[in-house]
Amino acid sequence: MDTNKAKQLKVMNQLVEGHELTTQLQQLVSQPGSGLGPAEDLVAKILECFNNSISVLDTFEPISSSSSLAAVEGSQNASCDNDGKFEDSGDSRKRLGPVKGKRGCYKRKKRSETWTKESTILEDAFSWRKYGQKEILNAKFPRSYFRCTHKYTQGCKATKQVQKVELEPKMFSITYIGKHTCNTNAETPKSKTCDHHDEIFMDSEEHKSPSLTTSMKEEEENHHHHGSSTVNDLSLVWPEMVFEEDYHHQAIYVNGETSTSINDLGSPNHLVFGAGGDFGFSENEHFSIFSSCSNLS
DNA sequence: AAAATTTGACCCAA
DNA sequence: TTGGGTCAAATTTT
Repeated sequence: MDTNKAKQLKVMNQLVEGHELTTQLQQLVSQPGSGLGPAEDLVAKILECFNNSISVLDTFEPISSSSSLAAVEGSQNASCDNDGKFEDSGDSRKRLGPVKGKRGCYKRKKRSETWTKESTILEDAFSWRKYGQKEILNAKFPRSYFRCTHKYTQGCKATKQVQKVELEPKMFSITYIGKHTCNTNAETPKSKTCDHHDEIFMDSEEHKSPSLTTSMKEEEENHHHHGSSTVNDLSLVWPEMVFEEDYHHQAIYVNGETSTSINDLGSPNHLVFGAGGDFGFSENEHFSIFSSCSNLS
């Protein structure tokens, strides 16, 4: 009935979507090695346009945008004060005594930009470290939690959540929360193409049962497979995943992932999606990427 | 030995 | 109280 409102909402949604997409583009463009310096400025301007438009609309009527841009209130940065480092107070905090001191200092409220995309590709230009996995109610697949590898070295607050899409098991829903503040000048080492093959994984429709991961792990060992490190990446998100068939797609760089994406998948068992950020700091990390590559050849 | 992952406990918001 | 996000000890991998 309220056509005006409906239209307004539509416009808003479109703007928000445009904003999201632009943000994604910005991330891509800002990746080193892309040689898209001037494009960055343009993207920044486009983003500003969206921002302005949105804010104008917003002042008219605070539409409770149901969009995914809904700046998530809440957040990490909670490491309670300290730069995120755990100061071993004497002994490590055992879980036995409820050591009520440290835990729980993190607040889940703050606003940080989030956006979601679906892709068959898990890696991106950043290096992530998995810090958790959860079974989600009514979801067939668990959700994995990652934080920027440089959270502690550079205080980068970016995190992402990855979950397999039920209807499209080959697809992953990847939600990015917060922007990277770390140095991500990692020029993607294109020369180092780890030539591994396709992504292989099978959608184990396994009914989840407790202790599933463990048993699956064993099963995986039985399969006795080496070679594709991609599998390792995937199994990071879905440990129960066992690969058997070759998956032939590969070129679906959703949302224009960098052309190097697939190849970069050659990470070892680590969670180093893509060529991790700038190597200004932890060289070990990208070193491991390469070493894995050479191992393959 | 160091770094990364696994996984159940812990915490907070709804 | 419950679901989901995070922590951190134990374990695995490099």
